[in-house]
Amino acid sequence: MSGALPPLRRGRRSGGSDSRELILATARRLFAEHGFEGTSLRQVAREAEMDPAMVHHFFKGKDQLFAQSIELPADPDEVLSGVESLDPAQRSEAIVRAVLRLWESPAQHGLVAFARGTIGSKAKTALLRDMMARTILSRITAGLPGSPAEVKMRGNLVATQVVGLMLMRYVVRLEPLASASHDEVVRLVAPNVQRYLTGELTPAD
Amino acid sequence: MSGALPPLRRGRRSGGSDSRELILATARRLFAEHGFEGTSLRQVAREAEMDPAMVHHFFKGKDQLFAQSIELPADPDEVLSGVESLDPAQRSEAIVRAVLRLWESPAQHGLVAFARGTIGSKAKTALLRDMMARTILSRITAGLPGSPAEVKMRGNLVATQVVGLMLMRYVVRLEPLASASHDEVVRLVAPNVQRYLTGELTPAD
DNA sequence: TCTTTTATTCATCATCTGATGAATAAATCG
DNA sequence: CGATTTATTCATCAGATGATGAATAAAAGA
Repeated sequence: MSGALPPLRRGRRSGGSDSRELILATARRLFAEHGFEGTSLRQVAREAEMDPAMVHHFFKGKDQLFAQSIELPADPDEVLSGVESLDPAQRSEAIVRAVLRLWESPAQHGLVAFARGTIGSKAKTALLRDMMARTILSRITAGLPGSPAEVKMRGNLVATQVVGLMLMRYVVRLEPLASASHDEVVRLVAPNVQRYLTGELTPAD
Repeated sequence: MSGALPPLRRGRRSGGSDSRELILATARRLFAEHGFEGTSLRQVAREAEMDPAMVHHFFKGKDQLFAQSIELPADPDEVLSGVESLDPAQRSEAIVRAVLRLWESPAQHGLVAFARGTIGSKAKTALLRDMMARTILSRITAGLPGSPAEVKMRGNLVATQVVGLMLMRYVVRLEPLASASHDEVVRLVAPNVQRYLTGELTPAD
C-alpha cells in the first residue's frame, strides 16, 4: 500500500517527444479503417494514449488532422517520374508498376485513408477529381497525339482501370487479385491500360 | 392576426401517408451524399420534415434505415439476366450496357449510397467483397473455359474495370467520361472487358 | 540566470448523437 | 358501434463529439 499514486502530473514530459508523430500515425490508421466521419478525435487520442487536447495542440482541429494524415507522402512528380519521358507505347507497364509500388510503400495507410475519406463524401470528391485531373492524368497523357478531347478521354479511361485495380486489390481485397505478384498484375492489366493510352479506340468511326 | 396558431397537434394526420417513403428517399439521398457515418437520423428527419422519432417508428434504427436505403432495387439476377446465356465472346457489351442502365435507373441514389457507405468502412467492405464474389462475379464468369483459378482471376479483372468505370463516371464524375453516351462508353470500354473475359492473358506463359 | 516557447493535463462548454416511452389522434378491423 | 392498430408528436435520456482556456512543467533561447 504505497498510498497516493504519483498525482498524474501535468506539464511537459522529460526527454524527447514522439507525440506528434504518434498522433499522426494513429490518425492515419483510423482514418484508413473508418473514414473521416467514422473517426473521432477522442478515439485517435485514446488509441495514441494521449489527452484529446493534444490533438488540438498539434493540429488545429479534425479537418487539419485529416489533411495532414492523408497528405500524399510521395508526390506525383516523384512517383510518376520517368513516365512522361517514356515512349507512350511503353508507358502502361511503367504506370502500373509505379502505382503498385506506391500502394505497397509506407504510404499505404495514407492512401487507403485518402480513398475512404475522399469517396465517402460529396464535398471531398470534388477535391479528388481536380487533383486527379490536374496532377496525375495530365502527366500520364503528356505527349500523346490526338485532339485534346481525345487525350482527356484516354486519361479518364486509364483512371477507370487503375483506380478500379487499386480499389479491388488494396481496399476491397478481392482474391486472387489481392495476392498476385507485381509481375502477374502487370502482365494481366498493362495491356488494357496500353490500349487506352495508344490503342485503337473507335472501331466504329 | 388570427392569434394562436393551431396547436401543432400530435396524433395521426388525416388521409394517406407518404412518410415512410419520404424518409427512405431522403435517407438514400443523404447517404449517397455523405456516407453512413456522415449522415444522422435527425438530419434525415429534418430534411424530410418529420419528427426524428418517426424514423425510429418505421425503421428500428440507423442501421436498418441504411440497410433498407441501399437495398439493391434491382437484384443481380434481373440486371444480368441474359448475360449468362450469351456466348462469352459477346458478353462484354451486354455487361457494360447492363451496368450503365442500372446506374442511370432510379437505383442510382441507392447505388452511390452503397458505394460511399461500403467503401467508407472496413467492416462494410467485407460485405461488399462477399456480395460481389458470390452473386455478381460468378454470374459474369459462368461457363468460361479454363481452370477455376483462372476464371476467378478473370472475374476479378472484370471487376476492376467495371467498378473503376462506375466510380469515375458516377461518383467522381470525371469529364469527359461522365457525359459520354452509352454507345461511346461501350465502344471504348467493352473491348477491354472482353479481353479480361476471353482474351489472351498470359503472353509470357 | 531569466524569459519564452513548447508539451502536457484538466475541467468544462454547448451541441449533436441515437434511442425510448408516453401522449394523442386518425385509420382499420371486428 | 367499440377495440385495436398505426401514425404522429413531445419530452427526455445518457453518451459522444469538437472545441476552448487555464494550469503546470520541461525545454530552448536570451
